[in-house]
Amino acid sequence: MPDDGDTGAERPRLSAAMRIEQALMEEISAGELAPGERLDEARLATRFGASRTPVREALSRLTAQGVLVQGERRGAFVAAYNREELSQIFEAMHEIEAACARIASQRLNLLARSEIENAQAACWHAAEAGDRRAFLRANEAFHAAIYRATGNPYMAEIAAEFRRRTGPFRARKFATRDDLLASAQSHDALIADIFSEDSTTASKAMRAHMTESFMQALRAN
Amino acid sequence: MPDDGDTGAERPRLSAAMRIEQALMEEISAGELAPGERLDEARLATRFGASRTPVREALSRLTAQGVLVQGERRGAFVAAYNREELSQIFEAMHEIEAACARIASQRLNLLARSEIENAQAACWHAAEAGDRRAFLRANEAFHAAIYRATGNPYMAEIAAEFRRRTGPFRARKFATRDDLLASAQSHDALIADIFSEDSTTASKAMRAHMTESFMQALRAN
DNA sequence: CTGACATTAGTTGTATGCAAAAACGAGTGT
DNA sequence: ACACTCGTTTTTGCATACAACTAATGTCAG
Repeated sequence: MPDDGDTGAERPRLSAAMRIEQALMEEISAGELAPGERLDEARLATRFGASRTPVREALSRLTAQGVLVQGERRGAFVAAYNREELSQIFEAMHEIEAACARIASQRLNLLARSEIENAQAACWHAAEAGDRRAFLRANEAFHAAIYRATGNPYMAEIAAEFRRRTGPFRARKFATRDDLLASAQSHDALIADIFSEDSTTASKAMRAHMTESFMQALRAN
Repeated sequence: MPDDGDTGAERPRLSAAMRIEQALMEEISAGELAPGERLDEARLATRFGASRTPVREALSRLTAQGVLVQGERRGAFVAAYNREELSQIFEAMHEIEAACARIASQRLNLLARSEIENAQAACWHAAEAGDRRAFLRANEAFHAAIYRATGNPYMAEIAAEFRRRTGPFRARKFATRDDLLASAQSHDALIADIFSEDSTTASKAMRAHMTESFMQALRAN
């Protein structure tokens, strides 16, 4: 089997629409595409070296996931929320994350613990290096590991979806290297409470983590 | 103005893709398209009198919402869940609904109370008449009223989304008139606890209601 | 100078055509 | 008789072309 040396991540010739969708999602949750910014189909098509058809497909799916909003015949925009809406979204996310933490603490197994700790190690590594982009990815991986630890892919999916929607707003609070280090430290406390295998403690710890995170995000928006 | 007689429901010339998407969603949650059934793009195009392009767009969006699943190059299928997956979906729904009940009980205002009571009255009416289809609609309206009572449209949206995904599986447990009456009675107890404005009581009551509902659904699938 | 209106450029929504991949089936060899 | 291979057919994925609508710009009347 003369397979090329991809390290575990098999990608069986990703379709163009998928590729564009993931690329846009990455840029949006990293905050590189500002909320309210317009996405022109033709420009995206030329930029990704494809035609408008797969671009439209990607935009459609991102809209269905709530990352974009599409007017009647007015094009697609990165979803922009005012403070009231942001607060509501964060409240919903708060609930989901707390539920995930509670379930995860009840079902934690060795593999899940290992994945969470690995992700956290990557967070520390990126934070100490001051690599903002790497930290954002590691941070997402950390929370994704907690979601997976619930053993419930559907819970994990909604949690991840909210995380993507709020990405641009959360990303703005990670400006300096100290912000990254503070976040990593907050993770350490959270991990301890989740690993305590007491679901109430885990849930409360996650609520605290989220509340802190949201307060910062609301200040920055 | 030679407009056709639309009764209040303004529809500013719905785009073909939207029209197809909504029609398919309707048919799927009503169970007319069985889980696992394949959706052929060309057939749908001819059926809706459109080309494949808007059909593809609709399928894409339904896939993003989890109503369909799309293989690599194998077309779109109505999402089918085995008992394990069903149990996980129900668990997630369980959490969301409990959170909704808790928040709703904290923010309940007179309008929301009125809407919940009206929906419940419709449930009783349909149950006593043994009208299964009307009861299903009223049941959805009842839960939707609770979602709206949270004052958080994002929580409401995920809750509704799960309800649509599980629709075909929950519907099967409402076979006889007695099933409808039992469900309506269960609602009465639930309402009392939500109106108590004690969030813990409300949350527990919703959990009980959902657990009961899920047990029945799992038996029927 | 301001407001309304027509025109025009630009963008979105839809249709059609084409190429590639997968399902299907026939035929052949063991 | 069974399995495997090769060719056909169906269907998806993408590109391009065109139509419909929006928004902006410029013009003209008040």
